[in-house]
Amino acid sequence: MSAAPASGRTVVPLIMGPTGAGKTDLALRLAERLPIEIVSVDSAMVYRGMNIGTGKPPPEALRRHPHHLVDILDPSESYSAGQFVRDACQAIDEIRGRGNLPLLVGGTMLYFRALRRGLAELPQADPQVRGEIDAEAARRGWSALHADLAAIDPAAAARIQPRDAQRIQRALEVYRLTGATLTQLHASAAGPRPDLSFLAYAWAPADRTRLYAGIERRLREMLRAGFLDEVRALYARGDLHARLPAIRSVGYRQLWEHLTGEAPLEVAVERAVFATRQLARRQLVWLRSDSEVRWVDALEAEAYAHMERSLTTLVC
RNA sequence: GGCCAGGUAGCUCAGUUGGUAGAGCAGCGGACUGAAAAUCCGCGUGUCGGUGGUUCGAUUCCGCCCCUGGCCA
Repeated sequence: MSAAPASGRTVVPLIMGPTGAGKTDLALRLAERLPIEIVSVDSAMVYRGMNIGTGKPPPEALRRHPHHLVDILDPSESYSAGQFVRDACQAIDEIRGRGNLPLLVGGTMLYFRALRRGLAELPQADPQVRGEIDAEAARRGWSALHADLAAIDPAAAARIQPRDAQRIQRALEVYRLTGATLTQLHASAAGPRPDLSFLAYAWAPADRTRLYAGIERRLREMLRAGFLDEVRALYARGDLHARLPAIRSVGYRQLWEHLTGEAPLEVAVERAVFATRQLARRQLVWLRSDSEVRWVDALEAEAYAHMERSLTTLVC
């Protein structure tokens, strides 16, 4: 019995926030009180065996309130914004079918944007083509490939930096796969789903100093809870490596470097704290540039009650 | 107490054969279409430990003092 406002569209609440803001606890509290199902919007929680370092809810909580899009991939696999949009839409439909309210919670801002604005129809990543482009870059340098891109798609080359290997590679990959430029394909983008409207909340402490202090404290707690052993188990598998998206995740990457002998533990931990703060900063940049988002100060006493009241109006 | 080496950006350090200084990291601002917890762009004035002296001019040379390491007593 989800809300069906005058527009005829189902309103789907989104809770977006930087790492360490307490989104997970907030969502679990709301799930205790309201008929909602949580859909995770988090590019790291999708991986199995990455629990402590991603700040996943504990197993009991996950059993009591099953989360969608958590533990759906092995760390050797790759996820993507496009796959997220498909999975999230499917989850939303299933939840509505059960008469519950879908609540999307997380910190992967690109995924939120993709869902809200829609993505162009682009081909998925192709390991073969990426391998070829990597080999070429090793031979000629990325700036040469950027020049290639400028010849076929000047607009894309103009907005992609000559050193941004990842985006140069993607633009060339799309062209080789489809014969069309990224700019052409973006122009024919499919919009967002017409039957949904999104109500976006930014859940973040107004005081960044306190967010940062909490981030360091949280990482130390994770280490006490066995974070290093968790990374060690991934390392011991032998089939994973540092270039995988899963292993590049904040915290995992730095502890992985410690396990390979590149950094003493203390240094790795310090770097993990820096990387986490930088992640939080980038997440806040996304939120600041979002004119439609409703800010809620996560440290404010009435913050939880405010969220509960807001969501209650969507439920009945 | 004596000798030696240091005291330069929040941190680690470079440098100026005398013309008031710059890297990395951190931090800050930003970009973002299938790797996004990724990737990339931009931002560097700080009593050059203090104080006297030499000099047109000292962070740089000299004296004294303070602090930190190490060695010797």
